[in-house]
Amino acid sequence: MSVSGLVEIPYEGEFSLVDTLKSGQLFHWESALLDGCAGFAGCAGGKGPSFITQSEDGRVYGLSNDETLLSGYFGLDHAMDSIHATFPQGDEVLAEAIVYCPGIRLARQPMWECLATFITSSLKQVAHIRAISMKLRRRYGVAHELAGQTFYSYPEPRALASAGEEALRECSLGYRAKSLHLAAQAIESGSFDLAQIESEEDPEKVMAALLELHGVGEKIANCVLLFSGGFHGAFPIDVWIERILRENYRKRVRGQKLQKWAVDYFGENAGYAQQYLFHFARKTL
DNA sequence: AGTCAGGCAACGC
DNA sequence: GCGTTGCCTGAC
Repeated sequence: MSVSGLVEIPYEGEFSLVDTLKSGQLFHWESALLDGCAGFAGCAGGKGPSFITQSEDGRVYGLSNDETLLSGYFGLDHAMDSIHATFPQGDEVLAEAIVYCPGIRLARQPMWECLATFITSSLKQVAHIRAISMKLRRRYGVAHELAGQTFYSYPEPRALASAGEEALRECSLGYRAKSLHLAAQAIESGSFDLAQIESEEDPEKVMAALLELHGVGEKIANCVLLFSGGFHGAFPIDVWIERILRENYRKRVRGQKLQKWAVDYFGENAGYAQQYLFHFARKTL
């Protein structure tokens, strides 16, 4: 890499930047050109934009005003070998799913933008979740320049709380506007202590707190635990996961029973298994 | 035109 | 506790 400012980010095991960006965890990274080098750029939390790229030989290079941000954000610090070692042995479905997309990583995002984005995700397809995220960022976030392009941070709770539900509806949110606005208000008013929950180490306490929010159920709460809290044992069950558990694992139960079975069966890194299976399901079912 | 999509809350039993 | 139903919107 000859581009000035880019720093190589080391990692072990498989990693695919493109697959991870397409994996339905992150919705706002955009193609970008930095000194002629093609990659992706986006803002994480209230920070200015970062740039990341992966070369043909797999090496990852990043540019960020926060040195350690990208490694943690894209899960490049995960020890994949030991994670895979915790999976159920002899599970051929999971093994095939891993071969299908071995480079997916669990990202770790700031909690507010993760929570807010998944509140807006209900009954939506990836492309639309992305469109909503971009509209909200453009309208209520903070603009930053990088390589002649403008990137927007995710709006702070205060910005969405003061915008009001009706204004949020204009961002194609539909009935989700109410939930997003209420969540922003709860954080802004202090009735939902985001900082305290972000530092909470007991996933069950985080789950209980999240479920208090209007518009947040089991699925969205588990997404926040997994994609932001760093709780890799969380196992969000959406229609695709339910489908593959039903068709490939012959599970006929649903809801809490299915949830409990999956967490017990896939183990402490059930969330990683979920990511592999999710992509496999979307391709094959 | 009707259906459906990466859920949730409210309601009925 | 279970299973239904309505909900905004855009894509097909």
